[in-house]
Amino acid sequence: MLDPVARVRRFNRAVTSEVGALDTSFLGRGRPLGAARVLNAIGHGRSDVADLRDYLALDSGLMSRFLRSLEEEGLVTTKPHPDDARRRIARLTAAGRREFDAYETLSNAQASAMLARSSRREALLAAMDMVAAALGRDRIRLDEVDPRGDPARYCLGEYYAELSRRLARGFDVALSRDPDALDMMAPRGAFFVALSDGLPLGCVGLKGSGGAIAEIKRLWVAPAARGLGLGRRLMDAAETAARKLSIATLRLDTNSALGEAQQLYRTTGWTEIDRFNDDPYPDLFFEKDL
Amino acid sequence: MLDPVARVRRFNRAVTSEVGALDTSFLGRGRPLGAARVLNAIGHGRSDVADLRDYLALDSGLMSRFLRSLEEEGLVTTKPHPDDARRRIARLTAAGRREFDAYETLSNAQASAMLARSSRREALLAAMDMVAAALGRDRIRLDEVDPRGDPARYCLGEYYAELSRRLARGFDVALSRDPDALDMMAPRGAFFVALSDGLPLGCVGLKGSGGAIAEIKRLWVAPAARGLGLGRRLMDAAETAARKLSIATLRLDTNSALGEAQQLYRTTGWTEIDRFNDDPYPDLFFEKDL
DNA sequence: AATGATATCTGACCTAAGTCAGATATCATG
DNA sequence: CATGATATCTGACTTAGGTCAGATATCATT
Repeated sequence: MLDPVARVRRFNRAVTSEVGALDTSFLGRGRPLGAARVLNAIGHGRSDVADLRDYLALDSGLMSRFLRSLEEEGLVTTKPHPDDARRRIARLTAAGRREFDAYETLSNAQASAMLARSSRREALLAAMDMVAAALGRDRIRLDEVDPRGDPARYCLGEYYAELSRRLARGFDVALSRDPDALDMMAPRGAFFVALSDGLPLGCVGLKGSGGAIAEIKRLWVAPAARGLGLGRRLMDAAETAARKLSIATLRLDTNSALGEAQQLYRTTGWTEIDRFNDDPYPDLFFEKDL
Repeated sequence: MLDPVARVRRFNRAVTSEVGALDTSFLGRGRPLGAARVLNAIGHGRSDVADLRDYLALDSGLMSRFLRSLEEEGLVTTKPHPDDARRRIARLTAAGRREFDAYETLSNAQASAMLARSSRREALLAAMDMVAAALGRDRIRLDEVDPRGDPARYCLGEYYAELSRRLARGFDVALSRDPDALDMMAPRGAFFVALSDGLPLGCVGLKGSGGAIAEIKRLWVAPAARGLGLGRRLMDAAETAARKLSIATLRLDTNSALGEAQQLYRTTGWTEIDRFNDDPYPDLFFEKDL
């Protein structure tokens, strides 16, 4: 009755009957599913035909026919790529944009209808995030980004919120040593964000000083994505970036209330050292030679 | 970035690409998906052809052809229904059973592969249960069952485990007044379990005494299913059953640590009364006239 | 036994989707 | 500029899935 495999299969059944229905609802606008998918992919910014074909896993002949039928409907125009006239670029016409918007409205309505029926939205969304992260695990990308950009700021906000929940004395970023963004960007350092289909799931900063010693800062993994090995992937990315910057020694500070992080450091070659700063929040300090 | 609708749609995308792949993996055994679905439905115990057609939402002509092709492959036999020779009954042959088992093995392997890749299995399963319960909300059935049977015993076990977590003094069923199973079965009372595609998600007992007063006992809703209105549905079922048994007054005891339950009682016509038993765990008592 | 209802089957037909072998135009390179 | 590689297109074909109008056998009822 509680067989984990049975629970996963029950989930699969629930989801195929519900989300499958969602898929075919793209019908009902008088267009086969294949053409609707192409229209949507173009609307979401994919314009290169080869890219579209790859993304939708379509045969080139089939892709070509879908484009033709969308052109005949007056929803799409194609023109040769300016750099390479063999390739083609697809664009929505004004009518195509309207049709795309109609699909978007439909999808959004379906999504909010499903949300509206639960009185515990946030818990349900968290569960959906967790399942989506686990299913899409192989598609989680690590991007090097500007620590002042949107995805990074979102992660940092979540990180601070979590610290203030988990540290016994709370957390106020103004009292902590907030690293200068420029120290976490090339050429001094780096900042990485883990993105799953657009949703930021984790981050880490490499704060350089121009010298041979750098610090790891702001390692955070979204609760929905824990257990997927993301912390380790982020740390690996930061270490690789450090090596490229010829950094010889990495340091970090952390708090003993953050058990998973401490566990990660202890199992990946870090050794505990004495306090090396006067930040009021950390009580544990680590170092690793590269 | 944190738009709830966007999060739901991201979930849908993650799930269609993953679970869609799962669906088409039924191919690869050299049989079109439709026929494979029929074979699987038969293997899962559906034998009546009309029932199969209904369950799989197939046209009668198509269904007939799928059955013919499975018969030609030697996987299925059909025979007229003993009570009505117009209807037909489908059965797996030994070869059909082997083929069905192969599909089952494949599905189970895929499910456990997905589980094996997360190091937080229980959290992931809980999230999947929650999503499945929310998606399948309309398909949650309330069944009147024997309180000594498997689904009821599972719910009661979860209920006791939750009490021992949530009550300040813990919970030991031996110290509580455990109702006699016969008091929660016809003709004295009733016991209901909420089932979502086979998984028990909640329960409630109506404990009768043969007289005009009965008690509500063991109201429990699985954490994964909270917020779907299941508690209210279970209480309604118990009240309806009580009315059929000509019970005039319902009572119940609860603990003030169980806030959602208390909230439910207060908003559905129950009034607080004085203690009416000497059970050590409850500290709140309610009554409702029917 | 006749009549209408019901369950399944058969044949004819249709659409969506996908495959594959060239055809055509363009590009990169020596 | 000749050559092979590349991107897209076209036409011919296949398969899966589905619809629909009867045909056939059986049932329930009078």
